[in-house]
Amino acid sequence: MFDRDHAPPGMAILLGKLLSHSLLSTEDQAAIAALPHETRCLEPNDYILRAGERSDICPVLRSGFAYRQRTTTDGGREILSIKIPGDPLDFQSMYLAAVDHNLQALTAVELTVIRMADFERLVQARPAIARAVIVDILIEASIGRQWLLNNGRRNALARLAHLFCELNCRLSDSGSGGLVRQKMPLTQEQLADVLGLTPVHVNRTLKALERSGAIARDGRGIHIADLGSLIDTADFSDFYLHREQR
Amino acid sequence: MFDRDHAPPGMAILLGKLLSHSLLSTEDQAAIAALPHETRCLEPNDYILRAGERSDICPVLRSGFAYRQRTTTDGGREILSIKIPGDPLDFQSMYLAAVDHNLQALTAVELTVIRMADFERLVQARPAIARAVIVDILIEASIGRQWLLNNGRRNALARLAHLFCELNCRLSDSGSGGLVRQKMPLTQEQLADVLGLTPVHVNRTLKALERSGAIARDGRGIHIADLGSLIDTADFSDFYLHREQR
DNA sequence: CGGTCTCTTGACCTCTGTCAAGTAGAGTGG
DNA sequence: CCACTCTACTTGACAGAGGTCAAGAGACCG
Repeated sequence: MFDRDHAPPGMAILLGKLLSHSLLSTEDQAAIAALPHETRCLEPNDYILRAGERSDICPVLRSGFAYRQRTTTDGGREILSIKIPGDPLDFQSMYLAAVDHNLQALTAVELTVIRMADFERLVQARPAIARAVIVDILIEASIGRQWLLNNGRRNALARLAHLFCELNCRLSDSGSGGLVRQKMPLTQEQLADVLGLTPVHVNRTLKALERSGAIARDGRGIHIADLGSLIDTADFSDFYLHREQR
Repeated sequence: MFDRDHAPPGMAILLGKLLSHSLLSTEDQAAIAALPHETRCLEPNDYILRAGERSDICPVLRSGFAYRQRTTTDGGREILSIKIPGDPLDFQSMYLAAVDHNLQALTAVELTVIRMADFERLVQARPAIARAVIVDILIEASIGRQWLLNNGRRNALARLAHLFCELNCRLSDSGSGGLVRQKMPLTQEQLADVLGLTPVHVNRTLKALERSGAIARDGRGIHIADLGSLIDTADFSDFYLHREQR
């Protein structure tokens, strides 16, 4: 089932992600690799999951970026999580009746989609896989707490720098080279929705970071120019990403 | 093992919390009730868990309030979660090597403390209990996402109102009558640290809420006077608390 | 090459932060 | 019951980070 040649085959990407924080036996790994699944392609801003729905699939991000989002009644939008290639997108629906947020494609994406019932059977039969799922959930929650700290207690410059540092770490760990090579996938409006700012102020702050030499820009592309400087202005530490977890 | 008469005996409080969102068989319930445990009393601001530590206990809040907290290098503090009586305080250490935040008593508290090894044995033997643990983790994460939305996209007045609504819901569900009866347990400084504001501005905003009739104050005590008005100014909906979960 | 979506920029405004001094509860000891 | 003390709460004047509005420029796309 090699649906695209430019993405890892089948379940390899999910396996890689789980192995990055959890130990799985050869049998566990084989069981995951053998899961029936299909590939689905979506356009930017297509919905993967809507708040209030029930879901019976377990989507994994094979390529591209996605985000979780909630809105206020008067139209404010807050991005609650950014998902990068390899990330499982919804273990929650295995345990809760209703989805409590919206999940959308940020860029064009390829999803690997497993039937939740199939995955649930695996989790029930294999404790190590169940454990890996929980670790994944807990790490995402830890990242959420860090965003709460950033948006509550840091100014716009530090928030922006912190987000760049975090994405750089996570992308590096996932083997895609980080933001020194790669360009930031978010538009300024999306950055604003992550950071609780307005697009105008993100624009101003981006210019300040550029002037300081921390980032460089090429047209609409943003990438990291001086990681050390960025880490300093962000007061960044990677402890909350739990990277040392076996 | 009835250590205090003014709190529910033994494990009843944890059991009540888990049953509020999960189904457990009579045997599962008995197994939880039979867990060896002890009671520990702490003073306000005592640490229950420190960032960076490992923990081998599973504390449950029997009475009083507690909070999770992270700080920035330059001294900013953000409260990441508020725990009310009945809440389990740390399932995370069962799955992750290091604690990623500080956990402190907000008021004087009584903790029921279980050895993590004992609890882990239970979770491994009883799938329904394992499931209840995950549901608990997921609901806390959903609350965290709502705080992210509030602090990012609502002004001080709505944030404060929203927090009151949330605590009122959660306290009502836990059977303690909600904030119409009970007084808000947080000081203005602590409210500020939850909401990403300063104590001075919390004070101003509290006065505005009082003028509008939504809350009433008696000395240092705050309680809800007009829940409907509070819900309106907060744009509050309880969907994110997953109360309908069996 | 026209259309559309992002990004830029400037002027102005306001919400929230800062500083600093004073007041009032709540607890403690006499 | 009254000092005394420690917090927590209040209040006002002022400052500044970030929001709002609006117009124009630049990218990317078919």
